[in-house]
Amino acid sequence: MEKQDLKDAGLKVTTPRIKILEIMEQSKLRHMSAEDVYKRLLEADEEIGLATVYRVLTQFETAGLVSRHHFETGHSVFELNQGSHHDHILCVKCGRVDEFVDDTIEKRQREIADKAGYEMTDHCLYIYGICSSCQE
Amino acid sequence: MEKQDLKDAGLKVTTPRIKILEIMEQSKLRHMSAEDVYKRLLEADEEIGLATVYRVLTQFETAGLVSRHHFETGHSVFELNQGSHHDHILCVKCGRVDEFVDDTIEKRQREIADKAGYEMTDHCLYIYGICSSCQE
DNA sequence: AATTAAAATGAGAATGTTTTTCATTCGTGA
DNA sequence: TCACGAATGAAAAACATTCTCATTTTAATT
Ligand SMILES: [Mn+2]
Ligand SMILES: [Mn+2]
Ligand SMILES: [Zn+2]
Ligand SMILES: [Zn+2]
Repeated sequence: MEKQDLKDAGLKVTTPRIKILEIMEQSKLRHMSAEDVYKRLLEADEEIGLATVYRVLTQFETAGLVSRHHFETGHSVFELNQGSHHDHILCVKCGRVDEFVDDTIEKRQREIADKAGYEMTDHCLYIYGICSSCQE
Repeated sequence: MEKQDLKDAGLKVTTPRIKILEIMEQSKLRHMSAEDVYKRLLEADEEIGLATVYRVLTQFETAGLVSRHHFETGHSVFELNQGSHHDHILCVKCGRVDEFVDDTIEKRQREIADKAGYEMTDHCLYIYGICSSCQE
């Protein structure tokens, strides 16, 4: 992610925006809540308010720089839009998140939307389960 | 739904629980928020607290009587578990909710979970789009 | 480099949803 | 009918997110 990406999105290049992008790029966690991002900023001694984190993440979502997910945790999690569309499989015990793409499912979804008379704008598939580590 | 269903679930047969089941059975909306249920109770002159509605819906979920969904609205919606598993297609303009089942997708999901080493416990697929009425 | 208008920010208040607390009431088996 | 544990209602608390507004920053222009 470059400063240019912000400009292209019609957003001014500000410290909070740059730092938030950096945090999300460098994090091991691909899927972070606003609070996660905020904590990392504090750890990095950045003086950025939580309200700004929420504002910026929402702006990034609108600009297509991040995706917002509603896992069953009850709060939003965000992920940088690097790479292409994918769906998620989550461990209900440890919170691990894996990603996958399945062309068969993607195609069937379009057919289902068509049949139901919908113009599909988006979709998300969450598989919940117990990951291999947590099964032992 | 019968009183016996409550007993079978290990729940005492109380007025709030019975009334909430009735409301959900009689509602045109298959998918209701806690607030929706609460409003209907008020309209029916039932003196049931909102806290109780939340408590009871959560108990019903645990007992398998209802399913909880996290649509992109930010709050939980509940649906009576009558009929079998299905997924949802939602209109982002008017909030309409339709249901579908697709065996191909169901099968692929199990295969994906297997391949990823997960023991699947649940899954949900939300297709978002613009319904036929809202396209005009 | 200084000027400036618009946009962005931080702090805290406010909002909306959901959970918790606790005194009181109710349901159920004896 | 009694007794006891479970369930309830009201209010407070918790939590995630958004809003307000005074102050600061950006970026374009002198
Ligand atoms: Mn992802
Ligand atoms: Mn449904
Ligand atoms: Zn796990
Ligand atoms: Zn619609």
